[in-house]
Amino acid sequence: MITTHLKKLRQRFAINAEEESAIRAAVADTRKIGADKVLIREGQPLNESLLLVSGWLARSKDLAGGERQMTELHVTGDFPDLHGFTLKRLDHDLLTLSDCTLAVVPHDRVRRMIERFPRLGRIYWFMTNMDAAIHREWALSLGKRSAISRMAHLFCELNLRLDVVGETRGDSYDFPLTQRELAECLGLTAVHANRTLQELRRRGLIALENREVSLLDRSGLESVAEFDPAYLYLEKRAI
Amino acid sequence: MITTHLKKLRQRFAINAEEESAIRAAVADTRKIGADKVLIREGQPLNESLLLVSGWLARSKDLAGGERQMTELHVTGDFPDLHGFTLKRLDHDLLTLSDCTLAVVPHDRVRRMIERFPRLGRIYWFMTNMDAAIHREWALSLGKRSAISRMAHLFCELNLRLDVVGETRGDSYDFPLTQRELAECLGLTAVHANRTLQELRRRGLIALENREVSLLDRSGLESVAEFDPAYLYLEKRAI
DNA sequence: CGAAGCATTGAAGTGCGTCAACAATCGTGG
DNA sequence: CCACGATTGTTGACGCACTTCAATGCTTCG
Repeated sequence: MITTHLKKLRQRFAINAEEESAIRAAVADTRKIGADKVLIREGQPLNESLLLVSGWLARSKDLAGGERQMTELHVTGDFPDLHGFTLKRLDHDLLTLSDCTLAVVPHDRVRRMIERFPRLGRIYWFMTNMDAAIHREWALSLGKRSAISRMAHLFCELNLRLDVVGETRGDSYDFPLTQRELAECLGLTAVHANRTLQELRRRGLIALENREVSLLDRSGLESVAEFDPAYLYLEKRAI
Repeated sequence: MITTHLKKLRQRFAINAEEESAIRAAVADTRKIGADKVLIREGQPLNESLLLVSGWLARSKDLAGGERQMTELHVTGDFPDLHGFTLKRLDHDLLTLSDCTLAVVPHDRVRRMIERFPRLGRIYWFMTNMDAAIHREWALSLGKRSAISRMAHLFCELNLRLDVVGETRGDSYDFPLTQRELAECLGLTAVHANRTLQELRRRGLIALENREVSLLDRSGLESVAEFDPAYLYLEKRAI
């Protein structure tokens, strides 16, 4: 059930059998939810965190005018809600972008787990710091990259993150977002996201049809994006 | 020396005498550095973290063209480099924006401190998650707010954060950034940051002279910014 | 006192937004 | 299984917020 999550952890850290079973034991329950729902509302009090077993989520913040900015995307194996363990409420909404399966991890179990295994505490702390690193890269995109470079960068990021958890087929992967949702990730309007996407297609860099992305020219795409995966901290490490 | 840092912690959490002395004992050394230096370079291996005793720092990422995007500002009492404890290297540069005094905290001391006081571990985890919350708010600004709203928002954020550590005088505070650096926080050119600043002045919302900002009409400014301080998690809490 | 950085202003260009219409696809109920 | 409304994707015309380039005065500091 949380095998994919363990794959994500093991990309960076050695996890022994004892630690693995502690992680598995932290899961209390499993829950399914449909696409386009608010999974967690900003400000809502939290005493459990949700691990994404399958599907796509987005962190979303909005302005009074109703416009939304996504600040991060989450895929199978991510623990999007983990920082709720310390924050006790979120500063943003968590939205489902597809049908999702979630593992419920009560906060008291997280706490007991990391008290028994302080190393897992540091590992999960690392994981939330990685989310912050992704936020910073998105801030760079939003502040300084052009629309086309921004979009190219997002597709590169997702390709690598999905590859880690075995959710790619070559340089292709499922991509359930509508163009409007894609636009909300990139700080663009849906109209301009559409034109930008067409420009990426015209240049032969990507294909996107039937909710599937293919990176047709990965190095060309990475070069348009100025993509450097260092911020994803993919290398094996001690902690 | 790290009294201001404790003030920041105590805004959110009760810290007892034993915990306080553990924190104080974690500091190995104190270091001074001048303005406009690279304090920590992206990728550099880290085995200690730096606590900002006084001065201003920025997290900065840059593109090949040499343009920079600041992703967060740090002031007296912040622990900007704490996430290096888990990440072991940064995905961005840390720049000094003024003369700074820093307390050096070796990672092995952090580790021993949180093993003796797991609650402090959770508190510092919380602190790095707060940085992520600030990143998300900046992403919203960069993606969806206009230049004037973005700038107003930044001045509101800093006013509150500085107030927590007693570094404001009423609604005024020292602000050492040049207009170019301010522009780099906001994803603008220096020219447009200048014009935006003048518009804020013209509307009677702020004054900025001699490296000091005054919020002349705080509620007007907050309204231009659509400022909601929830993302700063200022309320007292258990953990 | 001189040089370098910083703030300011003007004029002109452009990337992206806005508005509007229509085509294609999807989901749902009959 | 089709009908039909709603959502999504696409295109065009036009507008504007912000950029770019360039010049000038103002600080700051060695």
